[in-house]
Amino acid sequence: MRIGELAARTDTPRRLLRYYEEQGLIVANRLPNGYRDYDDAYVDRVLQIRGLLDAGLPTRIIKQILPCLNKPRQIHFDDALPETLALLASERDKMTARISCLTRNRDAISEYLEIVSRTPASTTG
Amino acid sequence: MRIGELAARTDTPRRLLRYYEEQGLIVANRLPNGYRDYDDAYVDRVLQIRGLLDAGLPTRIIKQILPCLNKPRQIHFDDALPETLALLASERDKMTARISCLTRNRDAISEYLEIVSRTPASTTG
DNA sequence: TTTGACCTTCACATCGATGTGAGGGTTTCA
DNA sequence: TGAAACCCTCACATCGATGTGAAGGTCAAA
Repeated sequence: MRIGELAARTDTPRRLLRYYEEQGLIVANRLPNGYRDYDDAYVDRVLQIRGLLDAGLPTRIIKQILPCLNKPRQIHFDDALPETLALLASERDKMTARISCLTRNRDAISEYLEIVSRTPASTTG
Repeated sequence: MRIGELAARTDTPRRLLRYYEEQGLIVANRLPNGYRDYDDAYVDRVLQIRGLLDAGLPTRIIKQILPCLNKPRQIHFDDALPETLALLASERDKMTARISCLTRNRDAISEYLEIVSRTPASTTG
């Protein structure tokens, strides 16, 4: 598919798809006329990138962790340099911290909403 | 405590503490000489703000959800406007989405690291 | 009383993610 | 052939979070 379809299917501006490519997060084949050509798998990949960006990870980090995500059973040992492994472990820990922070605060919001919804409405304000 | 101590105890640049105040996330008392004066409770509050920022929430949203986090049992009905409740519910859902995205990817990283760590090192590279 | 370590406000700079549009080529369809 | 809807690169703009420093006030200790 071309960039317009990928943009539509991932609800992502074309501008950002080109930006992600510039940052090395995705690579596009080129049609004879120079247009970008994407495999269906890029839909999930782009959604994953957007999810991670939305969760606070910068493209620089996403680029490092993406290679190990979809092929955990088929390891490229080129990626398994000690520095890379240390970075992965560090990012895993940061993600755990984010998860607990988000969980804690989300649960507090839920509790708040729960209480409010159980409280009878006041007509006087 | 003054801003320097709060900065040290939260590992946060003073600049950012002033920025959070400018954004309405925290409010500082003032000493007679104009210096900011913080209660001990601000340590946790600032850490919470930083955690949420790191998890992708903008200050504008943090400002909206903070009031309901630490007093879920003592509701200010001023805060409980229908629009506010809708925003809270929406943000709660976004946080749930972030949590599942982070969990999924973190677990993939863990699995990758697990496999790598079980693989005997090669001496030839 | 001066030095140093605080604090104040203000303002400009940077950085990453994103918006916007110019200028131009390609393909399709009427 | 020409209009519409794609695509390309390039570049400047914006926005939020953060860095940095100037210019100056306060306070404690030598």
